[in-house]
Amino acid sequence: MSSNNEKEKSVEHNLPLTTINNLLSTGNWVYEKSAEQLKQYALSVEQYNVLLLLKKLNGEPANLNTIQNSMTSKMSNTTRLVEKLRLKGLLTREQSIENRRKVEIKITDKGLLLFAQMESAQMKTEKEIVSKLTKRDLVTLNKLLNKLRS
Amino acid sequence: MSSNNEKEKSVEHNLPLTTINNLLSTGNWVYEKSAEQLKQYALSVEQYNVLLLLKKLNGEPANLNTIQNSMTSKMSNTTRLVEKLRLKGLLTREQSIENRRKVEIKITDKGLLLFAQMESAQMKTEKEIVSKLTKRDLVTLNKLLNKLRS
DNA sequence: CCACAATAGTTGTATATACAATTATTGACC
DNA sequence: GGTCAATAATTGTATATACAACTATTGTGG
Repeated sequence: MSSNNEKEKSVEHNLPLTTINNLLSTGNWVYEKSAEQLKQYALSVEQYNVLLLLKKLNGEPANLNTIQNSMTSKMSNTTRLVEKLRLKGLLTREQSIENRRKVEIKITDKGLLLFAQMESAQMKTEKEIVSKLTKRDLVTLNKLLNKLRS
Repeated sequence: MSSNNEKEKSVEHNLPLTTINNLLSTGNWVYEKSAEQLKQYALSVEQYNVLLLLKKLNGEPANLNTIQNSMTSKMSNTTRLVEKLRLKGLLTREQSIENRRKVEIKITDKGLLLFAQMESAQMKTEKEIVSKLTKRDLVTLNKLLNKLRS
């Protein structure tokens, strides 16, 4: 009949809040693990994701809008993000001929080379991050996360 | 068997990476929902969490270190976070008498009042965020998230 | 064809954050 | 007791981000 026990119990029983906090800190935890791994290549998580998208396009150019839609950050920041990658020589940015409001962004050979160098370490880190869960767990987790946001 | 392979290939089937991206975007999604709700009270998610911790302490003071440990942000930012809340009159900050390196941070009546005003809207938002999941889903989700970071 | 709305992206500004260096105080130990 | 390490918090700086205002270009209805 201790008030301490009651307090702890009532806190633990707020399932929505517990889940929200858990999602926030897990997201943060994953972000930090990823950021840590990318640090040695002087890339932020956001920069990495832009490059990954461009690489997936296989030489086809993307415009800013496409990049922005594949990310969480705002358009204004995507402009600056891309500019930073351009200064590093990892991508090119040209005004589109058909529609001069658009820009065409392509990954460079240097960008592709960087990816090739990162690949194995990157995959190792990805596996490590989820290493505590079984394949079955991962499938369940993804289902639940998708259901949450559906 | 071969058709299964084709199916797996057509969808992105890198389970670790898929899960990582899913965790990142879900964390972001939850953060934005929370931020949106708190905006009307001119509080950031981080500021809200500081106040919540202080309220839980029930008048007992916390020092910066305690607050920092309960959060993801760095010490240097916690200093400025607390200062902003102090300027709003939501908490007080005094040098500790026993150990003058420490500061004692307490929620004010104004802070408690704000919490009282926010409470029902806050709980409603929390429930809404997880509304797509059943109680059973939530329990499973929390277990998996805890296991991931264990 | 002209006015004006829509699209695509950029820039300004205030705020937020990370990281490192710094201040102030206390603890420890020879 | 004096030196030095450890603790607690703050400040400086560079970078990141959100939000709003802005430029440039293209599309469209009268």
